[in-house]
Amino acid sequence: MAQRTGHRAAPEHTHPDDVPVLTALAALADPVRLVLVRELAGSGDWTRSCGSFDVPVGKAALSHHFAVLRGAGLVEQRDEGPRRVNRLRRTEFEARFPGLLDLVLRETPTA
Amino acid sequence: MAQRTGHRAAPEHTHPDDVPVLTALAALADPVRLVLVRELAGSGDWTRSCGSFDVPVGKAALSHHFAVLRGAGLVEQRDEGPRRVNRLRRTEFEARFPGLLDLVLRETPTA
DNA sequence: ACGAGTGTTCGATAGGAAGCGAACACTCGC
DNA sequence: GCGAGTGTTCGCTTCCTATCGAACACTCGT
Repeated sequence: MAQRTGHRAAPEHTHPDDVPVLTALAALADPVRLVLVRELAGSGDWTRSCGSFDVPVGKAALSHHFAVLRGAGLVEQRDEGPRRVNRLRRTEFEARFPGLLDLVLRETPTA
Repeated sequence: MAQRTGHRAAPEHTHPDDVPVLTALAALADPVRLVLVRELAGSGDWTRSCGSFDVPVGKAALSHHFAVLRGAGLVEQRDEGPRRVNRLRRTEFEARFPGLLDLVLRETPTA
């Protein structure tokens, strides 16, 4: 067989083009997910595993949040060995919702 | 006395500049409020009273939604006789959250 | 000053979303 | 093939929000 790293249940992805505005807004309207998106934006693609984020929630909740982000077309995931690495779908999301991502990233978390 | 139309409890307004992103997103992440904002955008300033919107909710809920929109700096209200008329704070909100309003208005409700 | 019209507030209910802990699934190094 | 590391799923609790009906407040015409 080919070099398939992980024949685990592939994560379901939704392309930004198929995402209603309401879904996108709802996905971003959460403090934890906001942190995820921001940290993700500050890191290179596929460099961050799900567990590597500094958020005050357990694994279960974290997993759920990533599912929401996937469903909103904000994040793409790929299995790499035992861990699941992430990528922010910057350009695709920007094409679908111009300015929205910038808006969220332009904010200081301290505010 | 001056021509004061209404000495009712003046509605509390929040300027968009004082609104956190999260609040703005949360305010827009609701189907009913989305309709309100869109209909409001399609009408002239101060031409629509609260009760004049085609949404499937009662007066109580409606009142609450407008309170949320005010709190997010999206809507300005003024008492005009017995009714409370509204205005979408287009430019102010646009200045604070560039592109966000356009994003919401550019959508077909049918989608 | 009464009554119709319009909004807000109160109290209560129902639904959804976020959170946790525990159990399970998969990958990899030893 | 065991065990540590990593994520997902499940069941349950908790909290927040949307909603309603009813009561109240204000304005205006008659």
